[in-house]
Amino acid sequence: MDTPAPSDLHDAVLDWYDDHARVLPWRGPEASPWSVMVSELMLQQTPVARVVPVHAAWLERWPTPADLAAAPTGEAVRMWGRLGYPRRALRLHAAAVAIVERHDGVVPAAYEDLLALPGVGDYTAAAIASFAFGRRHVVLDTNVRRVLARAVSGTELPAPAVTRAERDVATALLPDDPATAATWAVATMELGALVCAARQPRCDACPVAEVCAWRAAGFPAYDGPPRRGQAWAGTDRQCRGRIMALARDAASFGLAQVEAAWPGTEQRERCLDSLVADGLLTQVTPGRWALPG
DNA sequence: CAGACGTGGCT
DNA sequence: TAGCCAAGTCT
Repeated sequence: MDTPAPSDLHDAVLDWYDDHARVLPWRGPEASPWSVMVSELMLQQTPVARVVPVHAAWLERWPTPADLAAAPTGEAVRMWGRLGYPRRALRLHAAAVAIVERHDGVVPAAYEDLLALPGVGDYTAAAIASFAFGRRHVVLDTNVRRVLARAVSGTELPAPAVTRAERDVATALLPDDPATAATWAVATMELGALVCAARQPRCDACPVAEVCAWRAAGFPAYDGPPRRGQAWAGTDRQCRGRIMALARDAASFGLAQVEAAWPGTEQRERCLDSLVADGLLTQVTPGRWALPG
């Protein structure tokens, strides 16, 4: 192993975070675990800037899991707005119901309990346990993966999927003290988001530039397996997005509107069916749909 | 494990 | 401008 001295890396990142952390609504001692949880679901594949206003409105309307659990799923989908991947709104609602049923309405602190909630995978469970409860967990998101790939492994980008070796590196670097580990987790994420960016890394402003393996190796370009982009134009996802926009913007909508929004009959019907099957829409009358009441 | 799943901003 | 990318999860 040719890893940098842990203490140097940790001190540099933690000191940098102390000075450069963004002030966000779900950070700080006043943020409730529910606020943290809501932010984490919203932040899955979605930029911070777009989450901030929706998160504020969401917490204002549903201050506790029980408040959300008591609301119709369609209202959650409408409040989700244009954050994307609206099934996350459904999952957050289902998670709120589960929290009421299984945890007396209190967001659980244990990783295993969190992982059992809808919409909460490995990353999100570790993030909530760490950020909301100060537990010690490896929080491996795309930012942390990129920071470790560069600083420790000397590669520009991590592999398409998390590898065993990658998790081992992250585990070895996790501070022993829970509170410090939790700060280390946010700090490495923040470094990846603000400095060690995917496209244009700001190495001139990086606190770990001196010990960065990627920099030491001369910034070799990514040479791993091809990272496939997601098709968009003409896909069911685009079609579903058009239909969901209709649903959000009115109490209900009819077939004529869907036809205007999407020309292809076969695909239009398939998407309508799948949205209903997903619980994102309900058919109120023949040829008329709405968000689920 | 590969593929589905929204949306919009930036280069 | 056409991609690429953003705090992933589920099947």
